[in-house]
Amino acid sequence: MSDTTRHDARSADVPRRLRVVVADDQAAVREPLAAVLALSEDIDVVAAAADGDEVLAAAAAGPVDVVLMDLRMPRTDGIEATRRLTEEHPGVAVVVLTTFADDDSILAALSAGARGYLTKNAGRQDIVRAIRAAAAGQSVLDREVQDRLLATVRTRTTAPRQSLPEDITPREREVLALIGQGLPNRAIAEKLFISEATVKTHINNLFAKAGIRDRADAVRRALAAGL
Amino acid sequence: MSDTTRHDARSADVPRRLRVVVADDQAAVREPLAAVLALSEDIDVVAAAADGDEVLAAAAAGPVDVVLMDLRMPRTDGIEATRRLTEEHPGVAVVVLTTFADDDSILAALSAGARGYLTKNAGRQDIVRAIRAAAAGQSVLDREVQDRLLATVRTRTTAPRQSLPEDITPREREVLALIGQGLPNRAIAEKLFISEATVKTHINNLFAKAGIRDRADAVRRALAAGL
DNA sequence: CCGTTGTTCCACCCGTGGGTCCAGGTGCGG
DNA sequence: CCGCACCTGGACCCACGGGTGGAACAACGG
Repeated sequence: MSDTTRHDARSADVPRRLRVVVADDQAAVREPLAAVLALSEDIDVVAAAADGDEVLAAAAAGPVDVVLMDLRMPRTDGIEATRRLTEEHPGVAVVVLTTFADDDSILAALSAGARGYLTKNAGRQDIVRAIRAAAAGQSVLDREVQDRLLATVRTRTTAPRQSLPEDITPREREVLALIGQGLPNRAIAEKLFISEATVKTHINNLFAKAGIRDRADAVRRALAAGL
Repeated sequence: MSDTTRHDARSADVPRRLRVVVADDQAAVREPLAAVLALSEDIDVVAAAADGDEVLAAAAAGPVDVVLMDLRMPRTDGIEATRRLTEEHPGVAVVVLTTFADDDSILAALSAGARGYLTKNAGRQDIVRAIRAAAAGQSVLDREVQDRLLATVRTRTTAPRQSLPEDITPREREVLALIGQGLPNRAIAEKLFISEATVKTHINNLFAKAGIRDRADAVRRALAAGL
């Protein structure tokens, strides 16, 4: 890994200045922010936008590397603006800077294509670093943002894939899978080319082994087991 | 990237040098990496580790700000080392640097407490930036890593949240939630302090509106709707 | 003021589900 | 060869689920 090689096509090897657009509806936030960013010698604040439409206009007008995007903005909000930006101008990296760090906002912004998510207690260095990272194809998240993002993943991903005892026969597992798809016994019987009586037998054995009470309970277990 | 323009923090607020540990089992990777990092004047490579145990030993020996961690290492691997590090030394930030960017590795590393995840085609500037971000409490992910992380979130979180028509009354939704928990009608009736007949009515209306056939089908829909 | 919507309840019917008991056929390993 | 596990099937019973129709009451809004 040499420090000269870069898989990222558009980035320059010369210290090119990053063209940044600052988007926030409050001038009291937008102006000082733009001024502070301009202090960094590798950052050019090429535009300041008060809503999503102005961001899109700025991106259409001239080349932009990074957009520092607020979420709460009139007309077109930050989420929608990010979505359109990443569609129409894939080269533009969006870094979200907002006071809201709830799960929905984070997921929506990142799903829309944002390459960074900072809360407004981030310092100047944090913001500058995120801008540079975004321009280089990386993604910077605030600590709490990453924690939240990860929490939502873990509750949905690591939890399942368990349950179900070991002494369940392949056929029983097969039947359970079909129950999990909501099929009645007759349909299961037809699908497995066996009689409905046999299906019942499998189900009864299955219920006894796995401690399943209902058919409804079976559906839950089947889904939890990933069938 | 040019190494003459080191455009960063050291001027203003943080004159302290970051104490970094480089962990990789291959000396051919570890040594050059440490040497390259030491070129940054705000980085002190205080130790080089060949496995997880050496990382833990280094952290116990003296103050460490950031660990640049490989995942594949003998004895104690990077995941386990990260887990123990963040438990025993919460002040230490771990940045993973590995060739593997599969979902399992990413999730395992981040769940273990890693504050960054880079693949080995990251350049020197990318790594340095990630180290600084991690030390500042931020988290840096490679683009592909963020995409993968987000993909696993979306398939598990945003996808469900759908289905269910709009004309469903609150009471019916409540009943559906209890069906989703596998409760029989009698139990639902007792839980809602209504008669079993009323539960049936709600269920019938519900089924008609939402196009649900079975009780089993209802369980699936309830789970899919996140009830 | 009256229609609509939501919630509550009843009665009736019958199909499916769930439990039980039993039993024949097959393939495997002691 | 004989058990054993598994898949297969049939018979019976009855409780629960699901469908239909009807009805009463409160709250809300045109």
